[in-house]
Amino acid sequence: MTKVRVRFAPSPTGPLHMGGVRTALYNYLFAKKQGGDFLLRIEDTDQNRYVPGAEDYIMESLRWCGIHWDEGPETGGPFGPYRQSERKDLYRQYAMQLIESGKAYYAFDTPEELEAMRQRIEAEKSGNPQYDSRSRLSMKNSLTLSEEEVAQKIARGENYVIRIKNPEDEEIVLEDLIRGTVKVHSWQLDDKVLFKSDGMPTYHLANVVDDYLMKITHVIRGEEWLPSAPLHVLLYRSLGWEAQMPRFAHLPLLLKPDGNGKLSKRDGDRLGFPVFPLQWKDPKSGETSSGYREAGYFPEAFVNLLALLGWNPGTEQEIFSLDELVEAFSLDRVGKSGSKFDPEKAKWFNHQYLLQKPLQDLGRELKEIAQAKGIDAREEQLTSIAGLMRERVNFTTELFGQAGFFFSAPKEYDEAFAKKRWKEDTPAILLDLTSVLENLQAFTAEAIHKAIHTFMEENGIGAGKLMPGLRLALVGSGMGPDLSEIMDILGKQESLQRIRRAAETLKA
RNA sequence: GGCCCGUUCGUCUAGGGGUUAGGACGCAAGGUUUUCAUCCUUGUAACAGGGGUUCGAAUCCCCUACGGGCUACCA
Repeated sequence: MTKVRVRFAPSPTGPLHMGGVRTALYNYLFAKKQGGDFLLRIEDTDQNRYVPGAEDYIMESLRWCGIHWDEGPETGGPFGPYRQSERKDLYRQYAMQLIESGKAYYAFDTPEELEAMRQRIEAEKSGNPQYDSRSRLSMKNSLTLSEEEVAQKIARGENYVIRIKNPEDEEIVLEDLIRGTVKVHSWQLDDKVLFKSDGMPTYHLANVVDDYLMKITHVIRGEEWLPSAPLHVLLYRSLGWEAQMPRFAHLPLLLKPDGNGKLSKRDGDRLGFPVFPLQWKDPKSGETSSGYREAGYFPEAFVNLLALLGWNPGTEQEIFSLDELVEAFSLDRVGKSGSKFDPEKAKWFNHQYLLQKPLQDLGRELKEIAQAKGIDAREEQLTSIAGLMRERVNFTTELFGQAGFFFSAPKEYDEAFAKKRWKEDTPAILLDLTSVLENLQAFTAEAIHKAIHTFMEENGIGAGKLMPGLRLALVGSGMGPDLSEIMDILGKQESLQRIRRAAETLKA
């Protein structure tokens, strides 16, 4: 049995979309589950669309997700280079091989002539408006021109492309691991350009050549490639590599949360969620797109939610570490239909991870955020705050946002809440309480809790009469965690100060 | 337009001839709580439509509808 080898082959034309990350993830999971290799290959055959920084962005994104490749650019490997622009010279010989075996041909048509051909067919309704086994007979190519003319044109340096010569009447059948048998008639197929006039191959040629040379066993890619899969089958056949042809698996698409269609950057902007793993600043427009990392997502949560979009384990487990995903993953549990992305559930996933995280990690993270904000706080204290607050929020960043009262005393008091709960006698009661608290030796949550309840009992005061006012004094609003816990973290001095200040300044 | 792919609660999905069609997110109600949130309990809600095949169809087949993808010297 040959070793499984799969690849993720993005084009560096911009930031990696979360759908792309999912494709990479499924490739990775499949490879690791099978004990195989996962490689990264950069498909940069289109010089016009190259975007500086995109390649680094792709690699950083995958690293952030914990998706590590066994071979790739910079990493290297026995089948390198892993950047198609650096493999440029390889492709020409295969294109020539196809010409020589009569499986491909030269074409000299200008863009205008191509356009004219499409319009003509459209008008005549004589077939598909494409360069195919029928229309190629009326175009300028090595099928219609004499050998001398062709040689002459090439010698003169005229622009030409190399096109595949599709069979006229043949049914191409392929077995997709996700979709089953897919059949297409060759007369529906376009004689796709394999080799461009700029000396670069197109995706179709480069992808087949590289997958063959790199001994790829499974091609797992997005559904948008399904229509050209028969062409690729034909290419393997034409190159004499059919026996080594990889198995195909075409993944369903990630759809926008509302309405229909592919998830796009626009949807993220419109609905307020990131579409990219990492923040991206477009080098041309300077426009910034938000990323999951910057939005406060844990990479584990991001990977987890992505994995469950289109795949499920067949059990009721929803929370998976990357290792668990590897263990559980299989292509036959990948669905056939597109998945709408649900930003709400995405948050829920992060919440689950926030709950699981060791408190020390959260404390450390909070310390960083605090420092960036210029707030001075001990990490130990921040760790306690994290423990107290995390179940109420979805993100570490939010956690900090809702804990502001720990760092500065209330500047104002929630009016509506005060109106309802701050009574004539509240200040007096609170001041009485301060003397009890003042005498506490150990100012711990437990001791405070006890003291408050003893105080209430002894004075015949109900919790509803004391607590809301106390909360208002300490927090400034009617929200937040347990008051004893808050005071514990605040410390005796600060707690008492806040209570006294409220008692003095707040009128019923 | 042509070709290809798809269709189970609002969303992610399980189930693939006989199920009260299951779970999760969301939403709603109730409970707990000094408050908000969490949490717990309960509820809400789906087999696109029509024909077959079959004793029996969400499940198999066909058609229709709808949705999506592709249709470049882009990937």
